[in-house]
Amino acid sequence: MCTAQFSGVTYAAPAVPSNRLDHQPRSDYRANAIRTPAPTLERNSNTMRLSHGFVPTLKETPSEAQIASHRLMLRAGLVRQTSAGIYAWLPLGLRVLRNIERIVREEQDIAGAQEILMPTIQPAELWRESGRYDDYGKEMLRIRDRHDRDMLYGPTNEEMVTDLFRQAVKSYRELPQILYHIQWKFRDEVRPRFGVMRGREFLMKDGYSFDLDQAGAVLSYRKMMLAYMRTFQRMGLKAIPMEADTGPIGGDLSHEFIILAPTGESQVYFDAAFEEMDYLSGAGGSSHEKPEDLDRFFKQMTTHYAATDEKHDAARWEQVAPTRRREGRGIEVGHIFYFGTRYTKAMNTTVTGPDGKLVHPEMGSYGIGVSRLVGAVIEAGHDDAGIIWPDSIAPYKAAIINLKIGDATCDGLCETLYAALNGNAVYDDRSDRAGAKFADADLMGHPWQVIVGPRGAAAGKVELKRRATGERSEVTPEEALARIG
RNA sequence: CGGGGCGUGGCGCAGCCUGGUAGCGCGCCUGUUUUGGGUACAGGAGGUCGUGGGUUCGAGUCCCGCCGCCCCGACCA
Repeated sequence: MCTAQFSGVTYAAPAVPSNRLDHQPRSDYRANAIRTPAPTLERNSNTMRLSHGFVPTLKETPSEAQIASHRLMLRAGLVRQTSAGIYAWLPLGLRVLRNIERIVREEQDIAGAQEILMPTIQPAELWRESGRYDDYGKEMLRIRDRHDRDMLYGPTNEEMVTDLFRQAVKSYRELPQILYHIQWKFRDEVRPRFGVMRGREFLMKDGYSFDLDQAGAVLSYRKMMLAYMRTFQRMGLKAIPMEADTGPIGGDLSHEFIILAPTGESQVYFDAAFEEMDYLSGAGGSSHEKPEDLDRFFKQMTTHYAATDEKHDAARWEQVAPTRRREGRGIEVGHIFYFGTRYTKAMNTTVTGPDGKLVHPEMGSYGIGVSRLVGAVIEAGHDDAGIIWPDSIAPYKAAIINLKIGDATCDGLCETLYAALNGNAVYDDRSDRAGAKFADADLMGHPWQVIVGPRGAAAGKVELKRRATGERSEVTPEEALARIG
């Protein structure tokens, strides 16, 4: 719809971009801009001009930040720390967080999980019932309300979801159920560190499955495992499920999902087979529906060797063909496990079975560290200049860099591009020098940079730069828009 | 929770040892300049020196308490 805008006379600078106009009625908004897209309800989505955006980038690294993702998140203006392990999310960071949430949510829904939203504050009563109120220790933030009731800021939600379940579900006919929510949690870590990767307050997707029997629970477990592999692949991450400690229950139904990142916290060993797997195409029979597909998928996930250094088994490692051995560093971004009737028994939760007898449903729980993923993705994708976002979760698809603010041709072209990208681009309209803008664009890591300078603009060309590869090309504005997509 | 370190303008730091009324770089504001990878010059704004107490004629500096933050380890999504 924007193609026609680029021909002939239309480059005249609209006399507009003062941010003040953003507060005027919509009908006046950018009245002079050339054929701006039709007004939408998301008026503010088109207002990311760096001259007025709340994107406090830093040239120097704050002294508290040590690892790459923490440094870059602070420097790129994604977050600010408010106290140890607790962060405020600024516009750019929040957009990334929302994008990750979106993918997680879509994949949970595809897998048949149902979204709910449980509170952050929970009554101590539920935790006394499961016995964890005393067990949990100082990591649990305990609060007392005005009536002197014991409350707590939830570190996880097994008790609460079990309580919800037992109030509402009475028959095996209503099973299975998989409930999830994406909610802030708080664990009062002794030593928060690594920025959002190990904060005290963190955003987590936690899901809980309820099945009539263990066979059903295993199926739910496998559905979630598939959902996780799809989720991480969509974020551009190479994730590998690794066997984790199952505690007293035993078996092989606990996996942590490790993504590969050179600066990861733990050493990991795995078979090259994981590098080649594709969970999105569906070609590998990766369906959530058919038990036999899930079975095949699960075998695929568990027959190849994969272990963190704590669980590394040198003997089994030796059996992997040397050319297929892979070692690296990894970050845990998800964890799923089956725990049977641990909570349904403790909390007297039953449904009526087919034979009329009461049974305790079998449960599993499934977590993804949503806020942690923001840091983990950066650990997996950055260079000396800054962040390199995967397209699927980048805060914006592109940065439009105006090299000569005040030049009518540059201004006009940038405005047109900005309008055409309709909320998917940041526009660097600051009156800084080119170098500062390039540096900030690289730092913020948008997948594309559209560089608009006086020379090219006069010839109707812009420069398109791909952040990940550094590859640049002179293209027409239309082509730039087409490539950005 | 054990061990270590640090709190001085928005960010990075010096000053503390050897007390004398706060400084540098970046950023910010104004002007000129520059114009494709963090420009140069000039002028300017901005600081309860984390906090409470003590010593002293005088404390950013010395002493004691407290708070906060970071690092290593143990622990953890």
